[in-house]
Amino acid sequence: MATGRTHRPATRSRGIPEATVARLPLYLRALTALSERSVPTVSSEELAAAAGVNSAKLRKDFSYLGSYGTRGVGYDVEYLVYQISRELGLTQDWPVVIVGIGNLGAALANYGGFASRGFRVAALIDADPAMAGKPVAGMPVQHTDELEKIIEENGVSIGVIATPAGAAQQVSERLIAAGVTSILNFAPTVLQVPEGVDVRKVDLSIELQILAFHEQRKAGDAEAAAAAAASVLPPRAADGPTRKGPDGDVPAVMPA
Amino acid sequence: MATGRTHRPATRSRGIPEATVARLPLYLRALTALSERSVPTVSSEELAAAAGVNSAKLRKDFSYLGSYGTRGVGYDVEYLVYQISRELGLTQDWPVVIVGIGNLGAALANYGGFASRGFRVAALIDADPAMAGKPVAGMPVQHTDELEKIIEENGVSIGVIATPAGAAQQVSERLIAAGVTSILNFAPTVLQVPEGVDVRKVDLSIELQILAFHEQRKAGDAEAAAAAAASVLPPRAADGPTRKGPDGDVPAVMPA
DNA sequence: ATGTCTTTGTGAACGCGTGCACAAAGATTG
DNA sequence: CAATCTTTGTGCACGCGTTCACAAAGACAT
Repeated sequence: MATGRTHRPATRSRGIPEATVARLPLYLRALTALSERSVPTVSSEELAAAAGVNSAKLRKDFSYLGSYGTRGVGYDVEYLVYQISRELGLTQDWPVVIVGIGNLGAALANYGGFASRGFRVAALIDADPAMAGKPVAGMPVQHTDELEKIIEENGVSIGVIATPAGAAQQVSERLIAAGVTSILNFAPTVLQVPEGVDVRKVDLSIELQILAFHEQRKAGDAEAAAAAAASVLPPRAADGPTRKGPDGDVPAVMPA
Repeated sequence: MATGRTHRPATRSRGIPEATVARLPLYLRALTALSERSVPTVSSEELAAAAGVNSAKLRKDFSYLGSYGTRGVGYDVEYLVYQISRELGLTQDWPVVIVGIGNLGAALANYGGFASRGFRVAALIDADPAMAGKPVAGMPVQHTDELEKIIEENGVSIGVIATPAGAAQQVSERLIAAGVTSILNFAPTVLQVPEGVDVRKVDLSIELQILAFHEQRKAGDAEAAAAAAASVLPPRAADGPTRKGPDGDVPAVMPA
């Protein structure tokens, strides 16, 4: 779901597949939980189950990092936690700014998950002068005017945009101009960013719409199944591959 | 991005690829914006630019829905809005419950994007008795005890989980038992759900970690380019498995 | 040491998604 | 009506990601 990332095809030796990178945090979380329970080693099968993935996939993912397992035994939990953390760049501290301190921005500021993994909220920024100075999550909100100064003084390279959609593009441009090269965008807009800037998008509305699609499909299938059962048609016994039906889709007539 | 969809066996239900489904909301948003500006038609090129995708991809995506374009002209905006809405199931009303009314849950409840697209917040549910009755987003929070009743009475099939990680699994089980078949999970946990239940996951921490990875890679590339003398990858295979960190010392334990 | 047992690491096959490039279709103009 | 121009719809090839299946590697018992 990341958009606007620019890949370099040249570095193939070090190339960890994007899909693998996206799963590393998942493994890391499961491993951290094991670590807290002082579990010394874990097999790919167990860890895969905890992370909700296929064990072969997990092993292949780890193979991109190197051979960190012991055959017949499994993986050393502590060691793997360290390796993944290092690979993800979590052994260093990442200052982050959150722009747009509305309901969502405030929720993000209060979210504990930030601080727990090498991310530090360096500043909260909002365009509303009335917000300036108001404490949110134990930190005073600063005005947008300070944006550039904050970015530069703190060496911020990751910005979180939680503004209304209309302001997002402009905010992203200011962030980028000031030195930010990675953006986590919560605003429901497609950001246009220059080469070399990574943007990841989190969009509630889109997620819900995707769920609605599947939900509708389930309901449609159920109805179709019921209708088929009720009709004279022989109810296709095997309900394995959901009967897609003789395309029950009606060619809708064009409105207007 | 949201990941972690429990994908069913490659059921290619309607023949619409999952990747396409994930982009339809994007197109829909762009089209809605055009519609509001009373733009009658739009070419694949223009629309693709607005949605931030390749135009060939967009055309192929639309081809799964049917041939709704006119060669030499483009697509009828209103018609396409209607078709995509219908395909996504947005022509009907989807009651949604939000469980866990903390900072994030409250932000979600206040999020306007819900109501705007066929989604209606049917109830806000929290386990804290002190929250019960408190109005959030103009709606009284209800206690978890009411969960099953609410789901059934409102015919809710989509649930949003915004609880702490520890409670998420249990909440999901109660939701599913009560009839929910699609879950949008904000809690940093992998939910175990039965076949037939769709789960989409939104995880801030994971998104940030992925950004951090790329950020680190960028920094590493810059350094490598500036000072070519530094070794890129410490050869770990040379010494025995006794020596843990390639950096020469004890593996760092991540903070909780 | 030798054999057995467990689990990793990976070669290979397969399927999905993407993007190119172009023919077909319709609008538009002369 | 014919010619030209624009834009769609799609066949095709390619690359990435997933999964299977198994040989290799190490632990452990005898």
